[in-house]
Amino acid sequence: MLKKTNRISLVDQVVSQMENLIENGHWSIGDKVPPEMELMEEFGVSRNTLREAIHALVHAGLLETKQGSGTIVRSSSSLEAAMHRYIEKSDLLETLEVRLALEKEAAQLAAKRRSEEDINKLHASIKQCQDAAERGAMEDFIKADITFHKNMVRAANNKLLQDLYEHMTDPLYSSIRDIMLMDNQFDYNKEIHSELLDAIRHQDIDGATKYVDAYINEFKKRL
Amino acid sequence: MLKKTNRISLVDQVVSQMENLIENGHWSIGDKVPPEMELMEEFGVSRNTLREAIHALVHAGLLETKQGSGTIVRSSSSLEAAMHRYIEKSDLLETLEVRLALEKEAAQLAAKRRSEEDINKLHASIKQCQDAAERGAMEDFIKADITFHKNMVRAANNKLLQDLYEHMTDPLYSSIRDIMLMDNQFDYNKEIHSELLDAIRHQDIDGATKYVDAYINEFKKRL
DNA sequence: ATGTACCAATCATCCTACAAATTTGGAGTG
DNA sequence: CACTCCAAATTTGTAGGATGATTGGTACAT
Repeated sequence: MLKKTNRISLVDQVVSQMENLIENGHWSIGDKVPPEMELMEEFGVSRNTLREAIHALVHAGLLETKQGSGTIVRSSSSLEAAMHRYIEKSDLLETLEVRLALEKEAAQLAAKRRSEEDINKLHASIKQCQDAAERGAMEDFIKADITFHKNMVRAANNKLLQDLYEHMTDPLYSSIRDIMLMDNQFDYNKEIHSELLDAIRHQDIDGATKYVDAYINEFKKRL
Repeated sequence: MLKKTNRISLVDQVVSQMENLIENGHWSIGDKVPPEMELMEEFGVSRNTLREAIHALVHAGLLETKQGSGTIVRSSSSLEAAMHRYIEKSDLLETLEVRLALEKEAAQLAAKRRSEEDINKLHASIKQCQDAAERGAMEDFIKADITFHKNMVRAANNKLLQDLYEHMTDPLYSSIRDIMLMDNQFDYNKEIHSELLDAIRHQDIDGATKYVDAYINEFKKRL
């Protein structure tokens, strides 16, 4: 008899089902989920059981309830929510430090593993940076720049690295923006990383490493 | 109109209070928490409310309930629990890759910021490694080695970096152990990082970087 | 000593009822 | 017709009670 605690509580079963619905996109971010009464019938559980499941997901950061209005999907990953909460309470410099460390590793891995598609995406991001720079559109430039960095991390082909980087970057967006906006001698050209793209394209790991080290040092000076 | 929903639900209030009790160590890991009836009175809420709060923490990984027995404290950080869940599902190599990247950064920061106390702790860990090596006690050696690495990361004086590293290392323990045990030409001396300690002691950042690069490459070869 | 039967404590699930917040639709007014 | 205001319907929040299931221990018979 190897039934090793096969019993999974009803609440956990409902939680798992709802997690799947969210992860698979059947319930998308921002969507309003069906009201408790409907879900009770759909899952075949009582209101208390259902409510405990919903609240577990609320506390995990996946859902958000509003009395009188309904329940909406807020995030699709509990790691994301936990990271956001943690980073809210963390020191900005510490977070940037870790983020830059991840970025450095990503640059090296990207140089090693990038696909043709990665190159295309990186190229497109740089193009957007240049366009914004010519128009002097600072806000657009920052967005395009961040997209470039994210695409580089994607090219590293490591899901954990990518998730950590993105979950760390998103809550920092306004801080990063402020840092770049406050620099009154800001030089667009310095921020356009076409040399880095070349190094990644030619799978020149040393070149990529050197370039990343250089711009990270440049960035740290501004802090 | 900045009325930003000042109302915090009772459940959330109870959750917060219990989180604090856990974080502050009033409820330590492994402890059995009071039964529902007592907590109901203590927090002054109904059974359902209390149960929803407990289940939120169960799902977050901080508590664990056993029907008929009671509820115990399982972990003290929701980031830890979320990371563990994520890493369970992740690829071992990807996780090791990120972990080594964090370690590399930590070595450089440690060389910059280490305190005297850090040096003492690192020294103590190396001593334990040596003792275990002389006795040929492989298991003890691995534990001491991991402690050395953790102490190095602590010396980097960055809480986020430390938390990520430790939450990544703990679930990997058995894998790391297997990798080291499987190496039949295992050389204790190669694994004793006294040169690294010297570099950190003398705040020789380049030296620390080179040493870490070397042993990380060595480690990667074994995979 | 060992195994069985029983009991108490505790969590799991379900139910009903009411409160509070929000949305919606309709009555009333200009 | 357009607008305001209010009441009803909808939806989540909180409370309390009832019953079942699981666990851990105890007492008893063998």
